[in-house]
Amino acid sequence: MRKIFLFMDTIINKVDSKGRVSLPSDYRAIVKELSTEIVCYRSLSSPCIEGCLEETLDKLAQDIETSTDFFSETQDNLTNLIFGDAKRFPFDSTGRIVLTDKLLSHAGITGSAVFVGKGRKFQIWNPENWEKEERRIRAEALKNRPSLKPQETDK
Amino acid sequence: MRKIFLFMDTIINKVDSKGRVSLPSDYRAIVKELSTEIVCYRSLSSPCIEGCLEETLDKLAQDIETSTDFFSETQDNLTNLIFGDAKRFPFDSTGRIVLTDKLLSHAGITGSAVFVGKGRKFQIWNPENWEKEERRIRAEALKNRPSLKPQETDK
DNA sequence: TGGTATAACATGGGAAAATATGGGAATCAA
DNA sequence: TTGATTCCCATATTTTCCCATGTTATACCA
Repeated sequence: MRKIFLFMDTIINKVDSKGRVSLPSDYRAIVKELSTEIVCYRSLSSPCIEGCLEETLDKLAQDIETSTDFFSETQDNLTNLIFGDAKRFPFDSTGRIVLTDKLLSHAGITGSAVFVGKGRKFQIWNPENWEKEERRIRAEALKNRPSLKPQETDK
Repeated sequence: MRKIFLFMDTIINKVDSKGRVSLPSDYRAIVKELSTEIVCYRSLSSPCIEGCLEETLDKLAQDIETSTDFFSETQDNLTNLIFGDAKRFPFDSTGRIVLTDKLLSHAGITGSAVFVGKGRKFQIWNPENWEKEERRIRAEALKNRPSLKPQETDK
């Protein structure tokens, strides 16, 4: 049986001049619980930072190893980008991580940042950008509603 | 081996200035029994709060993980929308959860709230809004009576 | 059947604990 | 040394926890 962990919610925190941000306490709880670590990298598809547990990347690596045709060549290349970019972000005793300039500038983050839960992953956005992005996604969602419902999956 | 659990009934409770509401005791019993947690998010289709068990969302996360690939755009949007909005709501020793302003204002809830069972999920409404909604749904059900028969095929 | 005792629940308010965040001191690297 | 990075305090909030009380539901007994 596997332990449940989900990155959820949307939380704004300040980023100080040193690049420090408090990791949402729920996220910290997960990291502690599983005694693992947070890993972040530049999102390939959006102007934001993406994060997940180190385990998640390990799982990705394993999947690539074991299934040859599951991932296309393109995606295999993408994973190279991810692993090349990814870095661990341990948090200090006050619960903060220190984001790098590379990540911050990719996401256009300055004074404050929003953590957006994505289940097994999460993203960190510039607040204004995220606001726009959320509106966009919601609008889109209303069009293709059927596929969205968190329906109680049977079985 | 799956246990039976159903959120049922319609129960009104007060919401105090801190946003605290007593979770209906039947609901609490379910959460304890399955030793899981309540998760709430803004309903996509109605002005109300929707809730379910954390397991339900975890199941969704698993499905997404296994069915779509790591970089899919659809998956991206979907997870942002659902997990970005959802949040765990543990209840204290007196059985209350603390609803957030985001949720309360989405549902237009101030002094009191109604919990409406929906089986695997439940909803939390502003009492007056729910009254209207219930009337509407009942009226609708009467009109479309025939389509409610068991031989319907969309299951 | 009615009435009462008991337990479970809802709810208000305040105390205690956990967070977020600013400002250094200490450590390290080149 | 200089700049950067990590670590540690201090503090203002926010959130959680705990106790007290009124209410409602349930059990039990005469």
